[in-house]
Amino acid sequence: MSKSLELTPIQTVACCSPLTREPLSAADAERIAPLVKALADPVRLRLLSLVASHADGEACVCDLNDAFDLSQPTISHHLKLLHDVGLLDREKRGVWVYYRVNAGALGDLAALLGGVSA
Amino acid sequence: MSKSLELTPIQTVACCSPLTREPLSAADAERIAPLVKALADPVRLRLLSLVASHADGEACVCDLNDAFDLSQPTISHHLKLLHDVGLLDREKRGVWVYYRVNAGALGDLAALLGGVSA
DNA sequence: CCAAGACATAGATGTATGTCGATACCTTCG
DNA sequence: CGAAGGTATCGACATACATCTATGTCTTGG
Repeated sequence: MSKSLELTPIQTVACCSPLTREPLSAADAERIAPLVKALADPVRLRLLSLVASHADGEACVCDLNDAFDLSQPTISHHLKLLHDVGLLDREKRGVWVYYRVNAGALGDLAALLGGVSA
Repeated sequence: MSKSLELTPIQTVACCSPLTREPLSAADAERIAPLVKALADPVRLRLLSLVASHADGEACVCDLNDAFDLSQPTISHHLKLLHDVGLLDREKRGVWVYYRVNAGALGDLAALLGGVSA
Protein backbone atom coordinates (compact mmCIF):
# COMPACT_ATOMS: atom_id res chain seq x y z
CA MET A 1 0.00 0.00 0.00
CA SER A 2 2.41 2.66 1.15
CA LYS A 3 5.55 2.73 -0.87
CA SER A 4 8.77 2.61 0.94
CA LEU A 5 12.01 2.84 -0.90
CA GLU A 6 11.40 -0.27 -2.87
CA LEU A 7 8.74 -2.93 -2.75
CA THR A 8 9.55 -6.57 -3.26
CA PRO A 9 7.16 -8.62 -5.39
CA ILE A 10 5.95 -10.36 -2.28
CA GLN A 11 5.17 -7.08 -0.53
CA THR A 12 3.35 -5.82 -3.57
CA VAL A 13 1.24 -8.93 -3.79
CA ALA A 14 0.39 -8.80 -0.12
CA CYS A 15 -0.85 -5.24 -0.27
CA CYS A 16 -2.81 -5.17 -3.52
CA SER A 17 -6.50 -5.54 -4.02
CA PRO A 18 -7.65 -8.64 -5.83
CA LEU A 19 -7.27 -8.45 -9.57
CA THR A 20 -11.00 -8.48 -9.97
CA ARG A 21 -11.76 -5.55 -7.69
CA GLU A 22 -9.93 -2.68 -9.28
CA PRO A 23 -7.54 -2.17 -12.18
CA LEU A 24 -3.98 -3.04 -11.35
CA SER A 25 -1.58 -0.13 -11.77
CA ALA A 26 1.18 -0.54 -14.30
CA ALA A 27 3.77 -0.28 -11.55
CA ASP A 28 2.13 -2.96 -9.43
CA ALA A 29 1.78 -5.23 -12.43
CA GLU A 30 5.48 -4.87 -13.15
CA ARG A 31 6.31 -5.90 -9.61
CA ILE A 32 3.89 -8.80 -9.45
CA ALA A 33 4.65 -10.34 -12.82
CA PRO A 34 8.07 -11.74 -11.79
CA LEU A 35 6.44 -13.57 -8.93
CA VAL A 36 3.88 -15.19 -11.21
CA LYS A 37 6.58 -15.84 -13.77
CA ALA A 38 8.51 -17.77 -11.15
CA LEU A 39 5.58 -20.17 -10.99
CA ALA A 40 5.06 -20.31 -14.72
CA ASP A 41 7.22 -23.32 -15.38
CA PRO A 42 6.32 -27.00 -14.97
CA VAL A 43 9.59 -27.81 -13.22
CA ARG A 44 9.20 -25.00 -10.72
CA LEU A 45 5.57 -25.89 -10.10
CA ARG A 46 6.64 -29.41 -9.24
CA LEU A 47 9.57 -28.20 -7.14
CA LEU A 48 7.32 -25.98 -5.09
CA SER A 49 4.79 -28.76 -4.73
CA LEU A 50 7.45 -31.28 -3.76
CA VAL A 51 8.88 -28.99 -1.10
CA ALA A 52 5.49 -28.00 0.24
CA SER A 53 4.18 -31.52 0.54
CA HIS A 54 7.41 -33.01 1.83
CA ALA A 55 7.69 -34.28 5.39
CA ASP A 56 8.30 -31.43 7.86
CA GLY A 57 7.54 -28.99 5.06
CA GLU A 58 11.12 -28.93 3.90
CA ALA A 59 13.15 -30.79 1.33
CA CYS A 60 16.83 -31.29 0.68
CA VAL A 61 18.19 -30.42 -2.74
CA CYS A 62 19.48 -33.96 -2.99
CA ASP A 63 15.90 -35.27 -2.82
CA LEU A 64 14.70 -32.77 -5.38
CA ASN A 65 17.40 -33.58 -7.90
CA ASP A 66 16.32 -37.19 -7.96
CA ALA A 67 12.76 -36.30 -8.86
CA PHE A 68 13.71 -34.90 -12.26
CA ASP A 69 15.55 -35.98 -15.36
CA LEU A 70 17.43 -32.72 -15.32
CA SER A 71 20.96 -31.80 -14.45
CA GLN A 72 21.82 -30.65 -10.95
CA PRO A 73 22.70 -27.11 -12.09
CA THR A 74 19.32 -26.79 -13.75
CA ILE A 75 17.48 -27.70 -10.56
CA SER A 76 19.73 -25.36 -8.63
CA HIS A 77 18.88 -22.60 -11.08
CA HIS A 78 15.13 -23.10 -10.62
CA LEU A 79 15.46 -23.22 -6.85
CA LYS A 80 17.42 -20.00 -6.88
CA LEU A 81 14.74 -18.35 -8.96
CA LEU A 82 12.00 -19.42 -6.57
CA HIS A 83 14.12 -18.28 -3.65
CA ASP A 84 14.93 -14.91 -5.22
CA VAL A 85 11.27 -13.97 -5.57
CA GLY A 86 10.59 -15.06 -2.00
CA LEU A 87 8.53 -18.19 -2.60
CA LEU A 88 11.13 -20.53 -1.11
CA ASP A 89 13.22 -20.09 2.01
CA ARG A 90 16.69 -21.52 2.08
CA GLU A 91 18.64 -22.98 4.98
CA LYS A 92 22.00 -24.68 4.94
CA ARG A 93 22.58 -27.36 7.54
CA GLY A 94 25.95 -28.99 7.26
CA VAL A 95 26.55 -30.16 3.77
CA TRP A 96 22.93 -30.11 2.81
CA VAL A 97 20.65 -27.28 1.81
CA TYR A 98 16.98 -27.38 2.74
CA TYR A 99 14.21 -25.42 1.11
CA ARG A 100 10.77 -24.69 2.51
CA VAL A 101 7.89 -22.75 1.05
CA ASN A 102 6.95 -19.30 2.19
CA ALA A 103 3.29 -20.13 2.79
CA GLY A 104 2.34 -16.52 3.31
CA ALA A 105 3.68 -15.48 -0.05
CA LEU A 106 1.86 -18.25 -1.84
CA GLY A 107 -1.34 -17.45 0.03
CA ASP A 108 -1.09 -13.77 -0.78
CA LEU A 109 -0.66 -14.57 -4.43
CA ALA A 110 -3.69 -16.85 -4.34
CA ALA A 111 -5.67 -14.09 -2.66
CA LEU A 112 -4.64 -11.63 -5.34
CA LEU A 113 -5.93 -13.96 -8.04
CA GLY A 114 -8.94 -15.36 -6.31
CA GLY A 115 -10.21 -12.31 -4.58
CA VAL A 116 -10.29 -13.88 -1.14
CA SER A 117 -8.95 -11.41 1.36
CA ALA A 118 -5.56 -12.26 2.78
CA MET B 1 -18.06 -28.28 -20.48
CA SER B 2 -16.78 -31.81 -20.54
CA LYS B 3 -14.54 -32.66 -23.41
CA SER B 4 -13.21 -36.00 -22.39
CA LEU B 5 -10.29 -37.08 -24.49
CA GLU B 6 -7.92 -34.32 -23.48
CA LEU B 7 -7.75 -32.16 -20.42
CA THR B 8 -7.52 -28.42 -20.86
CA PRO B 9 -5.34 -26.43 -18.47
CA ILE B 10 -8.47 -25.13 -16.81
CA GLN B 11 -9.84 -28.61 -16.26
CA THR B 12 -6.54 -29.78 -14.87
CA VAL B 13 -6.39 -26.88 -12.47
CA ALA B 14 -9.91 -27.50 -11.31
CA CYS B 15 -9.31 -31.12 -10.50
CA CYS B 16 -5.90 -31.04 -8.82
CA SER B 17 -5.13 -30.93 -5.17
CA PRO B 18 -3.52 -27.78 -3.86
CA LEU B 19 0.18 -27.57 -4.57
CA THR B 20 0.92 -27.85 -0.91
CA ARG B 21 -1.00 -31.07 -0.29
CA GLU B 22 0.70 -33.57 -2.53
CA PRO B 23 3.39 -33.53 -5.19
CA LEU B 24 2.15 -32.42 -8.55
CA SER B 25 2.61 -35.01 -11.27
CA ALA B 26 4.83 -34.11 -14.17
CA ALA B 27 1.88 -34.39 -16.53
CA ASP B 28 -0.33 -32.11 -14.46
CA ALA B 29 2.47 -29.60 -14.12
CA GLU B 30 2.87 -29.51 -17.88
CA ARG B 31 -0.82 -28.78 -18.30
CA ILE B 32 -1.02 -26.17 -15.58
CA ALA B 33 2.12 -24.21 -16.46
CA PRO B 34 0.64 -22.61 -19.61
CA LEU B 35 -2.22 -21.25 -17.54
CA VAL B 36 0.14 -19.67 -15.03
CA LYS B 37 2.36 -18.48 -17.85
CA ALA B 38 -0.59 -16.67 -19.35
CA LEU B 39 -0.71 -14.59 -16.18
CA ALA B 40 3.03 -14.11 -15.97
CA ASP B 41 3.20 -10.85 -17.85
CA PRO B 42 2.51 -7.34 -16.56
CA VAL B 43 0.40 -6.41 -19.56
CA ARG B 44 -1.78 -9.50 -19.25
CA LEU B 45 -2.15 -9.02 -15.52
CA ARG B 46 -3.43 -5.52 -16.15
CA LEU B 47 -5.67 -6.66 -19.00
CA LEU B 48 -7.28 -9.29 -16.83
CA SER B 49 -7.68 -6.81 -14.01
CA LEU B 50 -9.12 -4.17 -16.31
CA VAL B 51 -11.67 -6.57 -17.75
CA ALA B 52 -12.60 -8.00 -14.37
CA SER B 53 -13.11 -4.67 -12.70
CA HIS B 54 -14.85 -3.05 -15.64
CA ALA B 55 -18.51 -2.13 -15.51
CA ASP B 56 -20.75 -5.15 -16.18
CA GLY B 57 -17.66 -7.36 -15.92
CA GLU B 58 -16.84 -6.96 -19.56
CA ALA B 59 -14.67 -4.65 -21.60
CA CYS B 60 -14.40 -3.78 -25.25
CA VAL B 61 -11.06 -4.14 -26.96
CA CYS B 62 -11.28 -0.48 -27.89
CA ASP B 63 -11.25 0.45 -24.21
CA LEU B 64 -8.34 -1.83 -23.48
CA ASN B 65 -6.17 -0.52 -26.29
CA ASP B 66 -6.36 2.97 -24.85
CA ALA B 67 -5.04 1.83 -21.47
CA PHE B 68 -1.64 0.90 -22.85
CA ASP B 69 1.17 2.46 -24.82
CA LEU B 70 1.25 -0.60 -27.02
CA SER B 71 0.16 -1.26 -30.56
CA GLN B 72 -3.29 -2.68 -31.21
CA PRO B 73 -1.93 -6.00 -32.53
CA THR B 74 0.10 -6.44 -29.36
CA ILE B 75 -2.97 -6.06 -27.18
CA SER B 76 -4.86 -8.37 -29.49
CA HIS B 77 -2.08 -10.93 -29.12
CA HIS B 78 -2.25 -10.81 -25.32
CA LEU B 79 -6.03 -11.08 -25.32
CA LYS B 80 -5.87 -14.08 -27.62
CA LEU B 81 -3.40 -15.75 -25.30
CA LEU B 82 -5.63 -15.18 -22.27
CA HIS B 83 -8.60 -16.43 -24.27
CA ASP B 84 -6.80 -19.52 -25.53
CA VAL B 85 -6.02 -20.75 -22.02
CA GLY B 86 -9.59 -20.09 -20.94
CA LEU B 87 -9.12 -17.15 -18.63
CA LEU B 88 -11.07 -14.74 -20.85
CA ASP B 89 -14.31 -15.31 -22.70
CA ARG B 90 -14.85 -13.56 -25.99
CA GLU B 91 -18.03 -12.26 -27.55
CA LYS B 92 -18.48 -10.28 -30.71
CA ARG B 93 -21.36 -7.84 -30.82
CA GLY B 94 -21.56 -5.87 -34.02
CA VAL B 95 -18.24 -4.27 -34.75
CA TRP B 96 -16.98 -4.59 -31.24
CA VAL B 97 -15.50 -7.49 -29.35
CA TYR B 98 -16.08 -7.84 -25.63
CA TYR B 99 -14.03 -9.85 -23.22
CA ARG B 100 -15.03 -11.03 -19.77
CA VAL B 101 -13.11 -13.06 -17.22
CA ASN B 102 -13.82 -16.69 -16.55
CA ALA B 103 -14.17 -16.27 -12.80
CA GLY B 104 -14.25 -19.99 -12.19
CA ALA B 105 -10.94 -20.54 -13.91
CA LEU B 106 -9.27 -17.78 -11.96
CA GLY B 107 -10.73 -19.09 -8.73
CA ASP B 108 -9.60 -22.62 -9.42
CA LEU B 109 -6.10 -21.41 -10.07
CA ALA B 110 -6.12 -19.45 -6.83
CA ALA B 111 -7.33 -22.54 -5.01
CA LEU B 112 -4.55 -24.59 -6.49
CA LEU B 113 -1.96 -22.14 -5.21
CA GLY B 114 -3.54 -21.18 -1.94
CA GLY B 115 -4.84 -24.51 -0.81
CA VAL B 116 -8.38 -23.28 -0.33
CA SER B 117 -10.77 -25.92 -1.58
CA ALA B 118 -12.24 -25.29 -4.99
C1' DC C 1 -21.24 -2.10 -53.37
C1' DC C 2 -17.71 0.59 -51.75
C1' DA C 3 -15.31 3.04 -48.05
C1' DA C 4 -14.27 3.20 -43.21
C1' DG C 5 -13.47 1.40 -38.87
C1' DA C 6 -12.63 -2.54 -35.38
C1' DC C 7 -10.16 -6.38 -34.62
C1' DA C 8 -7.19 -10.43 -35.96
C1' DT C 9 -3.33 -12.67 -38.36
C1' DA C 10 1.34 -12.92 -40.49
C1' DG C 11 6.12 -12.24 -40.66
C1' DA C 12 10.30 -10.18 -38.66
C1' DT C 13 13.36 -9.07 -34.85
C1' DG C 14 15.55 -8.36 -30.43
C1' DT C 15 15.57 -10.12 -25.83
C1' DA C 16 14.55 -13.41 -22.18
C1' DT C 17 14.74 -18.10 -20.59
C1' DG C 18 15.61 -23.20 -19.92
C1' DT C 19 19.13 -26.30 -20.35
C1' DC C 20 23.65 -28.18 -20.37
C1' DG C 21 28.77 -29.20 -19.24
C1' DA C 22 32.62 -27.41 -16.78
C1' DT C 23 34.10 -25.58 -12.74
C1' DA C 24 34.27 -23.17 -8.31
C1' DC C 25 32.83 -23.21 -3.44
C1' DC C 26 32.03 -25.39 1.09
C1' DT C 27 31.78 -28.71 4.57
C1' DT C 28 32.92 -33.07 6.54
C1' DC C 29 35.80 -37.03 7.10
C1' DG C 30 39.99 -39.85 7.10
C1' DC D 1 45.92 -31.43 5.13
C1' DG D 2 43.74 -33.43 1.31
C1' DA D 3 40.11 -35.99 -0.82
C1' DA D 4 35.18 -36.52 -1.48
C1' DG D 5 30.64 -35.19 -2.00
C1' DG D 6 26.77 -31.65 -2.05
C1' DT D 7 25.48 -27.31 -4.03
C1' DA D 8 26.10 -22.94 -6.60
C1' DT D 9 27.99 -20.17 -10.42
C1' DC D 10 29.60 -19.44 -15.26
C1' DG D 11 29.46 -19.40 -20.19
C1' DA D 12 27.25 -21.15 -24.19
C1' DC D 13 23.38 -22.31 -26.95
C1' DA D 14 18.72 -23.18 -28.73
C1' DT D 15 14.11 -21.99 -28.16
C1' DA D 16 10.30 -19.15 -26.62
C1' DC D 17 8.28 -14.73 -26.30
C1' DA D 18 6.92 -9.65 -26.57
C1' DT D 19 6.72 -6.31 -29.74
C1' DC D 20 6.38 -3.96 -34.10
C1' DT D 21 4.69 -2.97 -39.09
C1' DA D 22 1.96 -4.52 -42.79
C1' DT D 23 -2.00 -6.71 -44.17
C1' DG D 24 -6.29 -9.47 -43.97
C1' DT D 25 -11.20 -10.06 -42.44
C1' DC D 26 -15.56 -8.68 -41.11
C1' DT D 27 -19.29 -5.42 -40.11
C1' DT D 28 -21.74 -1.16 -40.75
C1' DG D 29 -23.06 3.23 -43.23
C1' DG D 30 -23.68 5.84 -47.26
